[in-house]
Amino acid sequence: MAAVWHCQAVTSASTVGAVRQGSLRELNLAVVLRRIAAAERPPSRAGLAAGTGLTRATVSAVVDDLIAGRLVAEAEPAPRTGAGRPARGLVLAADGPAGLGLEVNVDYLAACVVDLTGTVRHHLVRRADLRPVSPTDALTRLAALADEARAAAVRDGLTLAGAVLAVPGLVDDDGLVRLAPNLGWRDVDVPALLAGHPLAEPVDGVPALVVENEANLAALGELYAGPAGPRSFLHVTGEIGIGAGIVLDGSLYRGTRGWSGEIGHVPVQPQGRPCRCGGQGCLERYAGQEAILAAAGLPGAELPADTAATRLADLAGAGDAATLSALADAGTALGVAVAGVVNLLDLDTVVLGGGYAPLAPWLCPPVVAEISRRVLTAAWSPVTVRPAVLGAQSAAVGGATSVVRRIVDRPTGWLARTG
Amino acid sequence: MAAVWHCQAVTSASTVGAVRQGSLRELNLAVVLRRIAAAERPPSRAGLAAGTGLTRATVSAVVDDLIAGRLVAEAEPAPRTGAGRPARGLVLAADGPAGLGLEVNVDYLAACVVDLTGTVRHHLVRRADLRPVSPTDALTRLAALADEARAAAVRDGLTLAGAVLAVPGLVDDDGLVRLAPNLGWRDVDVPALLAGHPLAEPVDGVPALVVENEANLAALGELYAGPAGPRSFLHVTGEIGIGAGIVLDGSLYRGTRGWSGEIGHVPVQPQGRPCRCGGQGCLERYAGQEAILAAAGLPGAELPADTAATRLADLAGAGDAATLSALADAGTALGVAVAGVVNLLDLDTVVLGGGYAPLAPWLCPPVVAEISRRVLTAAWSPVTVRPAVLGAQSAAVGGATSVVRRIVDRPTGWLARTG
DNA sequence: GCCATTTAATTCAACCGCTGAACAAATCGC
DNA sequence: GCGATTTGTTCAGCGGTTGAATTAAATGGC
Repeated sequence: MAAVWHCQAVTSASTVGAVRQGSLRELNLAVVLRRIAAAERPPSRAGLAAGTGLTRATVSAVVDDLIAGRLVAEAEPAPRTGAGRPARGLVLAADGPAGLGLEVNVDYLAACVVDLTGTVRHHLVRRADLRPVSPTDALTRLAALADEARAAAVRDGLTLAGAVLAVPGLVDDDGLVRLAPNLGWRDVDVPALLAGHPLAEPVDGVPALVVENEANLAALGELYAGPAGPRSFLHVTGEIGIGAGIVLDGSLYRGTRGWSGEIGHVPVQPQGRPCRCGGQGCLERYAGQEAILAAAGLPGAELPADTAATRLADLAGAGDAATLSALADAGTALGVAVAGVVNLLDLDTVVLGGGYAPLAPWLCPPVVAEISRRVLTAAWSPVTVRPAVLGAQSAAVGGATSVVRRIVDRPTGWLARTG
Repeated sequence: MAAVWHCQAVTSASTVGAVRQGSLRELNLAVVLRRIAAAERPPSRAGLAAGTGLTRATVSAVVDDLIAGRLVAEAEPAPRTGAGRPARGLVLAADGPAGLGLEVNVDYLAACVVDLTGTVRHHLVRRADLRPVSPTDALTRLAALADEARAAAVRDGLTLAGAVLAVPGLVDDDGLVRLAPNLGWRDVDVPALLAGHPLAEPVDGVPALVVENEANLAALGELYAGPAGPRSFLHVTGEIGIGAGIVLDGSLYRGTRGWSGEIGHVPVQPQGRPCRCGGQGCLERYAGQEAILAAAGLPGAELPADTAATRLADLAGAGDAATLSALADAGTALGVAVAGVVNLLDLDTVVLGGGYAPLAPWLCPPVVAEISRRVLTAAWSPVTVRPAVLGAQSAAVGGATSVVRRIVDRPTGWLARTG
């Protein structure tokens, strides 16, 4: 009764398209590149051959293609192993393609550049309250910031291979922001408003800019920052609203329309406080930033999100009773909602991100308590609740990283471009 | 800003293993076979070539292999199209491999045989209250039923390619039933108890029997019974407990340990009725069979699940006030829980299965009402709530079908066996 | 210091499976 | 019956992997 078979036995396999002659090389380029990206230390061609099951001859040929395409480079400090000819270590190229991550949020604009190795090469942030600013003006400012980031990347010899814009709201497949409540946006057509800017011009038929929900990208950032391999977790970001990014078996689950992760309106008190969504007792009314601040006796409805979180963390650290009680209540409400998700999706990890990250020392215990109480399977395998490793603006980093991860997953597009 | 890129842009690609020389043929066998399986009417070799992008020559060679392996047959009534040489239609072979689906439930044992085309060729059901029966005895009776089904399959010229056992409980990867509360099972090692029976003997290193949760298999059955192509839905089965199977992008999501779908203990009333799980106000206490029966003023705690459901449907159809009120309340509770799931996963369909299916006329309206009230995105794209198309014992059918679907998805294993 | 040993990477003929075009087969319309 | 049309097969050609032989570059024992 092998477990090996089980995990794939019952699930329907993914639909792979037709495999033509050239697909062979295409697939092996991806296999080898992914392996180089996932390796702990720079692997040798021989090691890759042993690991993938391909011949050393094939690996050599594939690696030659990758080096010619500036995706891979040979590491100088060759790893010594003992006798024999020393291996030449292979690493992802740090001077090849890079991803541009952008973010529009309530109180800041951000742009960052991430190279193929996942290193954040540049990170620009402009603080400003964008609620009173029109979408057009906000995007104009964002475009200027993007130009700055692009210039910095070019100075480093990097080539931008794509851009992703993080928005705190519901985004359509064509880049239309349906609704971003905390930003005051409704039906904002980002590509149209950016018309004329290089960001909006497709390259080789591929859109240069992808617009995506902030919580999804933050979860992706967390996925990439963690260890390689398939993992499943829920990434909860607490700002003014509460969003969740869902990673299942190592890939982001976006939902049928990309609108997954709306956890803020899970009812935690069906007969409870009315919510602006029309429902009652929604999580947001108990664990949202405003609710926590109010319960802690702080005014700060106008506080920037991260300021509010640090303020609360300071107070809690100092032992302020009202704050501690507010955080305990918020944690319990969050725990009720998260326990439902864990029961439903059988996750082994919950990550607290965004404004929750600095508050994790006080939020984790009640969340864990609710999970232990409500999750039947927690008795057999514990659920880890931990703060996010990425700090603020993790969505921009996640978006930028997704661009380069896409190249690692399907290098052919990039290789075709540079001939 | 093409939508095409978007849907895969941000998600991490699936990990494909190394692609060796022979993998090309292996992959194309799967591509062509899947295409034949998914086609509305028997496709021709030329049509397959046009659809897959492969050459007619390649398709011919691949189809020859498939016919030699008894997976595909030529359909007699050649589909006429007009001028030109008539095409020879290709269909899945009805006399090749078949899957055996088994089910142990509270009040029946079931076994069914499904051939490659998805047709249920045999379906045996033994009604009996299995709660007082020991796991050993239950599995012995099941083995006898399986032998009967196998004999019937052999008489039809079918070859059983695998078996799946559906159990209403939590199953480990190695076939250990951790907990099946309504059956009274705890830590039942199914493979060990079946030792000696052909079911427990691995063939070619692949386990002959896979044990899986009933709700997951019912959802798979619903997936296979519906139209082809990736779909995402939640399949809720209401029996004594409430389980859910989650299908995302056309494949079953099993969770990190295969324990996904525990929706029965989502809190719908946090300060509400205590539950045997230790929590409070769980869905099961409001929309479970016992709760509905009690609210309708019926005694029948000992009623078999399907009997109870039909009884309730009869009463509701006759206009019994208590029953209508009980169903409305249960529907509302179910709607609260389901709305949370739809918000979280952005699903476009919810299927009511098991005991809920006959009650759908009365349950759907309150469920839809709660979804409209609580799902923000429902304004842009409606959520369909509908009863399951498969009737009772859908888990056994789903399990049996998963065996043959696996062959369609990866035909190489089967082809290697028959030389 | 020299040489056997060991491991890494490359080269090259052989081979597998897809490609594209030419060809044979079978039916319809006139 | 004959051309038009579409299906299916055959076959030389080719891209890409395979496996063995070869070269490259280090370590370690004497």
